[in-house]
Amino acid sequence: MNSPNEFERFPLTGRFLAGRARSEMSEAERVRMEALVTGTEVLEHEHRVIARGQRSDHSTMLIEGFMLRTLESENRRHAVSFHVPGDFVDLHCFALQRLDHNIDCVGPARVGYVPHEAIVEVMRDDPKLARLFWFSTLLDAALHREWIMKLEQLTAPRRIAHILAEIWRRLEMVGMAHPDGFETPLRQIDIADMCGATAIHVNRAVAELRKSGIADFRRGRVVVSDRDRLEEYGDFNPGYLYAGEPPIP
Amino acid sequence: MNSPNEFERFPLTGRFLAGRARSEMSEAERVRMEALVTGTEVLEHEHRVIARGQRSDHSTMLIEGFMLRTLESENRRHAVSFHVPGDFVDLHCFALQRLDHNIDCVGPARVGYVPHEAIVEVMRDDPKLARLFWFSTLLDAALHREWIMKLEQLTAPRRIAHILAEIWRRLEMVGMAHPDGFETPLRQIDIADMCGATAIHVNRAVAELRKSGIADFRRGRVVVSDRDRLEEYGDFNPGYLYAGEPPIP
DNA sequence: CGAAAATTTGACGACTCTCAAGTCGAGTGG
DNA sequence: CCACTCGACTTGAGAGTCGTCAAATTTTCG
Repeated sequence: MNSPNEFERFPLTGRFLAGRARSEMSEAERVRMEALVTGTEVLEHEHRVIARGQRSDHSTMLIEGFMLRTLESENRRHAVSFHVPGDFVDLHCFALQRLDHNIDCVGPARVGYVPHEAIVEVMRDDPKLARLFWFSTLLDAALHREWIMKLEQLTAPRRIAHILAEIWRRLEMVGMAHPDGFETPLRQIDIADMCGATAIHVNRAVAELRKSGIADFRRGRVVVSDRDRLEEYGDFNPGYLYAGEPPIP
Repeated sequence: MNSPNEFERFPLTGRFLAGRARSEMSEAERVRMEALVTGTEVLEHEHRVIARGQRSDHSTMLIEGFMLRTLESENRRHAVSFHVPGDFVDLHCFALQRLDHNIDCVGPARVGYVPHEAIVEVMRDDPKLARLFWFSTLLDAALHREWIMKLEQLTAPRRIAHILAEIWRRLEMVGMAHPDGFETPLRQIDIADMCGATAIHVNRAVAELRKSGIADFRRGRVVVSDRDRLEEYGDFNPGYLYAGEPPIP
């Protein structure tokens, strides 16, 4: 996280890249970034921000709330990643034109809209900021890669531990975590969609995490008494989050 | 694929985005792109093009051969994606600075190097080409997403069918497929690393595909008699490859 | 030809799925 | 205030996929 009042000074985009490359943004760039948002809106639970195949003339900054990036197969929904405040959730759609996935709210969310014309202008006359935008979309790819590895390697309870550890860290980067856990509107079903297991199996896994004292997940609130233990159990190595400046390994 | 002699006219970068957004590149942009490559090199089997955590002042265009994008966990190697000629394999490293993954050759490969200074120049004075570069990196993210879904949904033999179907299509886009299959240096162990299964289980799965007549995979050569059947068995829906212009759904 | 690498086979156990119930909790209407 | 309802969560039993260990066989290449 940058200066503690960063979010007061930039209430719309102050969390963008916080704890990551935000420190590379000049004051002028932060001001410009904040001005890119032409309007905000509050969306309700399960609102679909953008749907697969759709074209759009704007991208969406997540200001408050949680979102899932989803794909749909014949039988079920797959959440391929999740988003926390400060994420420029569908910036992809600027470069990709049509999206291959959906962005769905989990719980109510507040968003800001950035017209693509404004992004074109940034690309034309601020290559440095353009590069940061590019960076922020590649972050998603890095998260996907780590998740592919974890899917291949971890059992369901460990996958869940990994997910909780990641959410916690990411919320922390944008100043929204508690010392002993975090708040989230995610239900067990959402966790199931995220870790590719059935809700039934996730329930057993969550129960196991609770019983073994690793994490107490319940709707609205996650409480963890021993963070190291959670991260170790989920084999969580935060390098892939590109937090701060230290090198990755 | 674009015009059949595209690769003769641009022997270094003629396959870049072939079958996808290459048609949006003007003649001048194709010429400029070709000139970005300052040198080429032939790399041997298992050569590591770039390693996790490394910084680099150039990016690599894969001209001929196959590569895997890998992550390493305690026990094993995970291949999170693979690359075919025409892929700008570590362009990520331009925007990301330090990479979260490795790029490894499978079989010998010929590559071209593009200095990052040259990419900075492109970003400064050709926003359209810059956007195509951005697009090409987001393609990887889209492929990762599809793969996350397939990992969660398919059994090992079906995963393999999906992988074969994808490789085939991608080789076809760059004009390197046969009517009845394709050639590849991939071994069963590589397939295992790609689909997150053990080599032993992959072996049984490959045997099943062979026995059921869906695909005959052997080192160096994959032969498929009924492509529709392969793609249906692997639940392969090519929308995520962003081929051609038709909308995604 | 011989060694190393790649592929193949068999048996057993762990993880996760499916189907089928059953419980808990918040909000609603009487 | 209580009964009702709907969604979320929980529990149990049986079956399939896949991992592990241990070996044999085939292919590749010096």
